[in-house]
Amino acid sequence: MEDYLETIATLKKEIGVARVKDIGRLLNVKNPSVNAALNVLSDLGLVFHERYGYVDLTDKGEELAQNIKKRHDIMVRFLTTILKIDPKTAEEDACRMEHAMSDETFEKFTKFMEFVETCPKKERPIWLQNFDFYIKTGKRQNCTKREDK
Amino acid sequence: MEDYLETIATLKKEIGVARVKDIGRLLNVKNPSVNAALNVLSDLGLVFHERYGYVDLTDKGEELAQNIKKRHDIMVRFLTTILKIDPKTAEEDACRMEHAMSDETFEKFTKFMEFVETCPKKERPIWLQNFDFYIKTGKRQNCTKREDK
DNA sequence: TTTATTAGTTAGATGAAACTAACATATACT
DNA sequence: AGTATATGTTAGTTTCATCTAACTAATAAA
Repeated sequence: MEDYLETIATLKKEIGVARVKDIGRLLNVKNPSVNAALNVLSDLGLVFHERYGYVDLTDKGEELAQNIKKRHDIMVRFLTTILKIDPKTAEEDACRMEHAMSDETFEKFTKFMEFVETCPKKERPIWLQNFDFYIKTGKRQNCTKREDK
Repeated sequence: MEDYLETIATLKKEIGVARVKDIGRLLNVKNPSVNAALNVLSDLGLVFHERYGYVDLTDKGEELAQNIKKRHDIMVRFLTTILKIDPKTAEEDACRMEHAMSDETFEKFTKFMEFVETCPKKERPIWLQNFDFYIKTGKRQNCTKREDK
């Protein structure tokens, strides 16, 4: 159900409206599956859908959808920028992992990416460059003593 | 199914044998569900199970189970040591996230934790201590220039 | 304005994974 | 050995998300 909400939000943002057909296309399910899902979401007060009309999100649904999109986004960013996972795989993994995260974990992941992305030194923090090196060579650089705290 | 394999491996390790009852207890399902799962896993050549006997893993099943346990373990370690998620939540999240990770992501997570845990400087790398500080205060320490690479 | 095409809906089927209730076996106790 | 209790199994049901096929409504074209 989270996937449906997320897709509806995406479609509204991308092409202005959410149609049954497009929701199904993006989620790789057929129209009747979309319909069934919309009935459930409608009962839950998350979407507004009248017969043969476009699909819309209620305030509550919009809020939930945005939350899920944020989870998705943070996982993609983490996987691509920290772990250097290729974008396609990162996207797929994020799609699955986004549903498995507790609120607490989501918050912390967000903080973590904030911490990395606002690094004042240079674009990519030193320690991450060291990690890149470790991935590439299996060895550490900068292993001599240093006194910075 | 991955959960069943993982649980069987855990039981064998912890108490020596895997019984239907104990598998069910750990996974919060009833005996008949365990039985049905064992039939499937048996057909897939992942477990060995004869009527009224203990459950055992085939070599293939053992390998898969260990792989899943490694995913679980790496996620718990990441969540607790990097993000400082409380152990209970970390455990729950790991249980769900472990199934959502691609091989590639698993490998990189593993490298990442290796990189962090073998830090030669002190127990906890400086940058992680900086992250801890950022979490606690919302501010960065060490924001002045420094020349170490 | 009639008809063709496209999109949406409904009804009914399937498969997966769980359940309960009833039955079977094994083990441990007397 | 005989029986009670635990555990394991089978049969049959439920729920859920998907599907296909058939039908309906909206739209665009002739």
